[in-house]
Amino acid sequence: MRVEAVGRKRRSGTGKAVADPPSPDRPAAVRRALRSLVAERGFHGASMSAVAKRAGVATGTAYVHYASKEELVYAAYLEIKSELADAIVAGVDVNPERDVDPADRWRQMMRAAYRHLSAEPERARFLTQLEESPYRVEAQCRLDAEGNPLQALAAEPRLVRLLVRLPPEVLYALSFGVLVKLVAADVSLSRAELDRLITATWRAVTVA
Amino acid sequence: MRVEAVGRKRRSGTGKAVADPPSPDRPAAVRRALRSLVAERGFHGASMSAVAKRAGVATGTAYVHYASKEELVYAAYLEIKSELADAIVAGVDVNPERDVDPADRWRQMMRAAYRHLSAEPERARFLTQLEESPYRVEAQCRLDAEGNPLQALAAEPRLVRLLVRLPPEVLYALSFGVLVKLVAADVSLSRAELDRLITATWRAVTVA
DNA sequence: TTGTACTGAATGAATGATCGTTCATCATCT
DNA sequence: AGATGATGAACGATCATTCATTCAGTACAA
Repeated sequence: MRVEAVGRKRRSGTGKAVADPPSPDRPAAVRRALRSLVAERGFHGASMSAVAKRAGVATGTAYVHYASKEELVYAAYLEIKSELADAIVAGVDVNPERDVDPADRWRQMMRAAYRHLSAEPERARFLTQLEESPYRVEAQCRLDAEGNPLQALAAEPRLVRLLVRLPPEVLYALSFGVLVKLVAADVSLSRAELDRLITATWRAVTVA
Repeated sequence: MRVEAVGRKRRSGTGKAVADPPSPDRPAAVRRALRSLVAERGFHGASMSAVAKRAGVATGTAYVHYASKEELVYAAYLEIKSELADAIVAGVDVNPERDVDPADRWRQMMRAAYRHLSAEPERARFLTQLEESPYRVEAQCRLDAEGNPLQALAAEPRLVRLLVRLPPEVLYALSFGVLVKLVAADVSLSRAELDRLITATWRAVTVA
């Protein structure tokens, strides 16, 4: 039986319900729990019961919102990818539009990505684990299905003209892929080292 | 009970046993089976019983040679790493010693690595899965314990002088790491694309 | 306002499958 | 005989998933 009902909804006046903690968004709690457990123990150690426990819900609750563990995994993946894309977009200044040097924009994007990832390395660890697992193919499909936001970013014509003629996934692996991997592996970079790394990726993906 | 005893040893003359297939090296068969199962199904789907079945041995046989699944995993990892290092060493010509341009040597090494990995992509897939999992830390320790063969290769003074001042693991991620990841992801590169990729990594890891 | 029926989120014990591991037993060779 | 490798059924633990049940919240009738 339930022991108590902490922070459940209260009624205020006529109509809408008002939450005590803003809202007990259980699907989000479950996704977060999966994210952190996968990051620290791998898919191996992220059982549904462990996920539920960390999310503070019952085992069955996860299945109310996700049809299976696999569906939950994909949901968490898409969420992390879109958070990353948002962070990168927010990191570049779009005001002068025409005047920004592509190399400078590249630097802004990489810096934003690094800030975002290292602020919560769980994300990088989850990404690397999933993208090197058999989930990869299906995850990539779902990402493309809802319009890969990172790919759109890289399509800017003035940038494209400078890029080495290599498939997009190779260019990704040479730049953002390296960033994600390093954060996941807990390699800490000084400001100067990060700058040298960004320069290195720029030299890698562009022609002289 | 055993149904038959295919290819068991036969006796020849006085002393040594002669195998029918040269030698039923069961530990090696078990390592190979783990390698291929992890590559195609992930650690998830590589249970010890499945590994044993694919290796053509009984479940218990794996435990005769390895104390636990974890030990088997590390053994398979070290084997793959050392095979890779051997392939790279074999790929560079060491005869003129003093006269080879570091950039050329780099190209030879990367090409050898790519040949070796894409000839049997299981290796790349196993490596990426392990190196992004919680096994990573312990695996790295054991690798260093028996003298990381790749690290020795990169220590050549004339090369070191040209490298960007970044930690070794960052330089690895920018070059060989990318190669392994791409082969694991089944990205097929034309001869020209591979050349451009190698050039890209060289530009990334060296100063102008 | 009160009573009642309905809805769907939340629960957690239970299920069958499968996991890593063990071990009594057997086979083969010295 | 003794030693070592190989066997596979069996073990307890844990896995993903299910489902009968509880509970909070809403809508409507009286």
